[in-house]
This record gives sequence, structure tokens and C-alpha cells, in this order.
Amino acid sequence: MRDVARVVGKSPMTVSRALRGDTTVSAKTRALVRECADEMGYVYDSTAQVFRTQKSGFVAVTVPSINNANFAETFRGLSDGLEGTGMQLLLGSTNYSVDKELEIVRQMLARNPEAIVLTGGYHLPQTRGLLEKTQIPVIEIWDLATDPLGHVVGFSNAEAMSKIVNELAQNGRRKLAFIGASAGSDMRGSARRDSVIAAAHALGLPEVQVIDAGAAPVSMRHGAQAVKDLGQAVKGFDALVCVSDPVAFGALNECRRLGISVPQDIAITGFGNFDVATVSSPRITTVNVHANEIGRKVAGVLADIFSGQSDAQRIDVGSTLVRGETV
Amino acid sequence: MRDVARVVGKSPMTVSRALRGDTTVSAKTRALVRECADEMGYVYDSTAQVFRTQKSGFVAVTVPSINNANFAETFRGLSDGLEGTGMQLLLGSTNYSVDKELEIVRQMLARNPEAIVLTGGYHLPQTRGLLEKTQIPVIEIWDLATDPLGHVVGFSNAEAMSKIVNELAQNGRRKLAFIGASAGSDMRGSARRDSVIAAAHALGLPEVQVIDAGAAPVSMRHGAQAVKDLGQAVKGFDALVCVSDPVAFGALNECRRLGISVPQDIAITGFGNFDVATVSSPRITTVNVHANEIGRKVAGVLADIFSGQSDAQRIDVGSTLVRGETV
DNA sequence: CGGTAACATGTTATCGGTAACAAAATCGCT
DNA sequence: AGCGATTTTGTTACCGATAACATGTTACCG
Repeated sequence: MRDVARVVGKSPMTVSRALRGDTTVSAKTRALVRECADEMGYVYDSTAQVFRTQKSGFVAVTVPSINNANFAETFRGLSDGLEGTGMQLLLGSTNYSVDKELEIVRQMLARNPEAIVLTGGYHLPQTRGLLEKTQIPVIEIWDLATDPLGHVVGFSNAEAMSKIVNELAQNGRRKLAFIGASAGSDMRGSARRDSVIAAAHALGLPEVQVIDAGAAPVSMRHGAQAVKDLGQAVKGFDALVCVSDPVAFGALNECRRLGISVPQDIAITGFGNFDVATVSSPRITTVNVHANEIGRKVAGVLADIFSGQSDAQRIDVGSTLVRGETV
Repeated sequence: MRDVARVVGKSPMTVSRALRGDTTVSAKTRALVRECADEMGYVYDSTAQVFRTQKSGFVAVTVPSINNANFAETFRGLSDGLEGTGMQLLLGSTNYSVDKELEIVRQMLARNPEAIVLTGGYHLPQTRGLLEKTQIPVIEIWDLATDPLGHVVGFSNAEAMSKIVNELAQNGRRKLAFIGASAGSDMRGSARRDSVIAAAHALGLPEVQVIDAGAAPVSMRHGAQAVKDLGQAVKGFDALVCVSDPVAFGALNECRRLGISVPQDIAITGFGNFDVATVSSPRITTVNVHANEIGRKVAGVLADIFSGQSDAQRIDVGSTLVRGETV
């Protein structure tokens, strides 16, 4: 830039302004600078700009796993919604671990993002500390955090699960079992478990049996294994409430293998409205949590933030019961 | 960093060295600095580092769609393989459009990545131009490009498809139809189509009928629609070779609806070994293209590049036929 | 105990832009 | 011409880490 300035006979500052199209520089000078810079093969260094202005043009996003259709869909919604704003997404996977999350958040903050989007509302105290210390806006998504760090966009696990439990109760199911990841290994799953217990209690159903399917992330295999471990004891339940659709699918298959028919002998429900719920036969009754909409709403919140609005938003995208053939 | 230095009673330089794990700093001091920095909630500013060292620590990655289990899996493999190298991934989705790809590549190059990974081997001439102009290493993945820009990691569509076609031929199937996206809208799909035609030709089978399922990305819906459009004409074929598992699943369901039994009346094959292939019943015969391994191999290539090796690599991860119950 | 190798830490200048402020040039008007 | 208002350009001091070089400190030797 100094070289260009020397050639056009102006100061570097003027060149800087000219290249950014600042109108306080006379049109003539601007044109001259542009032309000269082009001719000299000058390449603008955005790294220096980021450094000096402390504006990175980055939005950091963490997800538990990118290899999960729902999180991927949220990411896509966000990505689409941010198109044309010049913002770039910095993606990190926590693999459902709060320790990994801390590490990733630290790495991301080091890049000076202008906002950070975290999937999930539970974090290590250290992570919270880091985020509180930085002045950048924080958006927690998916779970409607009760004690949010800033903005929140998501749905209520309690509400979603109560829809499931109500649906089961209305179909005469009373003895429920919940199949999910081990307590402590998946906060999102734990919230769902507690929600099921609460919803069942509220409807006066007998106590919900909690079945541990192993450490998160739990998938088809775990759902199948959980049912296999139960064996014929499965028949003691009216319904298997699963933490996610893949788990439900695994459970469904294993039931079939054991000669237990669904939904005649037992009901099975999933969570998340994954493809597998629609594709399986019978189709699995589940809840759609509007993953894409979460992403798009987050983009909206970010747009508000960047245009100067600072009051914390709380957006509930709700959830929708999807009736399949397993209840 | 200055603040941390003040607290530990050392110079900023020592802190800088300690945080980077430089062994010229005594182990005691290093531990002290680390602990202190942690406690103070200090966040390392990589922007400044990037600026000073002129090394961004970024690897740019483009995928057609992150909402595709296979691409997501590749990304994850790459992400895992790069763990601990300090490299961060900059992800961009092209939505299967070469125009979008150009835009994204341009945006990414502005961030001075140290390498760029492109899914697919076909690009706009302008994109090629940009990439050739920059000095950074380019890795093309998934398709084994015939005219690569640099390194290549992937599998051969021709080889994979010939496995499918051989399997069909060995089961006595002769009249094949290929269901895929419209020509021109998906280069990867086109390669598969051509491969099927070539493989059938090589085995002396009758000409393959190509069925257009619409613009990419094609999914279950498209597979079902294609079969619906054919109606009873489907019976004129021995096998439906689909461009992907979701398309195959859609086709399978529609066949069932039309009262055509699979595999008795007709065979159906997919591509990619998606969950849906395993989950469907009957399970779909497909090809595993080792998406995760592609990602991990790419990480290996990057490691080689960063350690100074510069000769272009070409890694074929191969493909594996997965026998289901639809042939 | 002096001397030197090996190790540990400090100093200085700098990467390439730009915010904030200062100053000069131009303009319009009496 | 003289003056304030407006437009255009310049000056200075950084942003935060680190390469290169300089210096201090310990350990071990004869």
C-alpha cells in the first residue's frame, strides 16, 4: 500500500480509503489509485484488516456432530440465511463432549468471531467463563436454555416430549420405558428423559422406567441392544419412548426379531423426525423440531445483532408431533 | 499476553513461547504460564499470529452439500485426522453448483488458506484459473479426477459401477435402466451414468436406458417419481440402477406400491452405502465408497504437504460392493 | 574458582492495514 | 479580500504476536 501511495503521490491512508471506496476521497483520486494498484499487481491483505479492525467476518458455530441430519440441517439453514452478508461460518464438532466443546470454543474465540452459536445450553463453567468474558454475542440453539448466556433459538424438550407422552396416553399406553444415553453423557438426552418422567407424572401414569443404552451418541445399534437386553421383559411395558429416531428404529427392529409386534404389543416413539422415521415401516411416531428453521432464525438474530440491536432474544420454534404407525 | 506476563513475572516473549510449547522455556515456567493464562481467562489471538507469521492455519474445504451423510462423514474423517495439527477447517457448501463453487472458492482464498480441498473434479475454467494462480496446494476428492489440479483422493466411479453391473449380470439381469439426475446438473452422477453404460457394454448387455429423475440433488422423492412416471413400463427392465441409495429407496417403495416385487420382478441397486440402504427392507444392494477413509487420507496428504513433501499424490481408496436383498 | 557450554529469558522491530485526530485545500458568501 | 464551512488529505499510534538477535543464568569441568 505504501508503494502504491508513493507511485500516485499520496499517503497510504488515502490509498486505503480509496480502495475501500470511501467517498471522502475525491472521485479522481479514487480512480487513479484503483488503476495504479491494479497495474502494480497489488493484492489487498485482508488478514491485516482483520487484525487492525478486530472484525473477522466470522461466525463460529459448534454442533455435537455434523454427521447428524438435524444438526446438518440447522447448519444449512444458518448458512443459507447468512448468504450475502459476507459472513463466513467457522464450524466445530464437539462430539457430544463438553470438554471438547471447551477446547473448540477456545480455538474459535482465538479467531475473533463476531458471534458464536452453540448447539446446546449446557457448558463447562470454564466455557461459560470464557464466553462471558468475551464481549461477542452468544446464541445458544436447540435447547431453550433456562439460564442463557445471551440469545436463544430452539424448542422446549419438555413441550416436545409431553406431546409424545400425551399421544401415548391417549392411545391407552400407561407403562412407559425411556431408552436413552447414560445420564451425564448427553445433556440433551437427559433433558428429554426428565421431560418424559415429568409428563408421565403430570398425567398420573406409573413411574417411567429408564433404560440406559450406553454412552452418547446412541444410535440404531444401541436401541436394538437395549431391547435385546430386556428380552421378553419388554412385554412388561406399553411403550418404548426413545431419545431419537435412530434408537427407536433399532428398538423397533429388535422387537420384530423377538416376535413382539408394534404397535399391537408395544408402542415405540422416536424424536427428531429423521429420514429413518419416515422410511421405516411401520413409520415411527416422532416429533419434528424444525431444525432448518432454527438455523434460519439464528441467521435472523445475527442480522439483528449486526444491525445494532443488542437485547437478548428468545425464539421458540416449537415442535410438531408427527404421527406414524408405531403408537 | 502482556498481562499474563506481568502476573507470572516474565516477559511477553516467554509467555508466547510457553503457550506454544517451546521447549526452550523451562517446564516449570511453561506450566506456570499455562495455568495462569487459563485462570485469567486469557484467549490467544490467532489473528495476530496469522498476521505476524503470514500463516493462516486454515484448510478450506468445499462439499456439494453438508446435509449428505457421506460428505459429512468425509468432513468428519478429515476433521478427526487434522486434530492436534492446529489446522482449522473452513467449510463451504456449493449446493452442487459450479457457479456457487467459484464464489465460495474466491471467498475462501481471501482468507489465505494453506491448502484447499475440493469435493469433485469438475470446475469452471475460472475456478481452475484462480486455483492455478494461487500457490497453495489443491486436493480434489471423491472422484478420481482425470486431469487433477494437484493431489487426488477418492475412488473410481467406473470401478464402483462395474461392480454393481457385474453383480447384476451374474444374477442374470440384462436389461438395465439407470435413474439419475439430469445430464449437466450433477457431474458426479453423470460419471456414474457413463460408467454403467460402459460396464454394460463391456459385458455385452443390451443398451442401458437412461431415466432422468430431475435436477440434482435427487432424493427419495425423485426415485419414486421416476418409477411412477414409468408405470407398468418398469416391467420391461431387469434392474434399476440408481445414482444413490435414497433414489433407490424411493424407487423400491414405488415398485412395491405398483405391486412389482423386488427382487423377484426387478432388481434395484443404490450407491453410497447410506443408512437407508441398511435400514430398508429388503436391504438395498449398494457400494460403500469409504467416505470416512477419504477424509482421513486427505488429512494424511495434508500432513505430508505441511511437512514439506510436494509431489502430487493420487490415492484410490477403492469401493466395496455391499450385497443387500434387492438383486 | 574461573571459564565455557547449555539452557533460559529478554529486547527490539515489525507484519499491513486503519481509527482518531489534525491540517491543508477548496468553496461560497458577504 | 476575508472568513467560516466543507471537502480532501495527512500524521500518528496502534492492533497482538513473534523472528531474530542479545543477554542473563546455571551446571559442570579442570
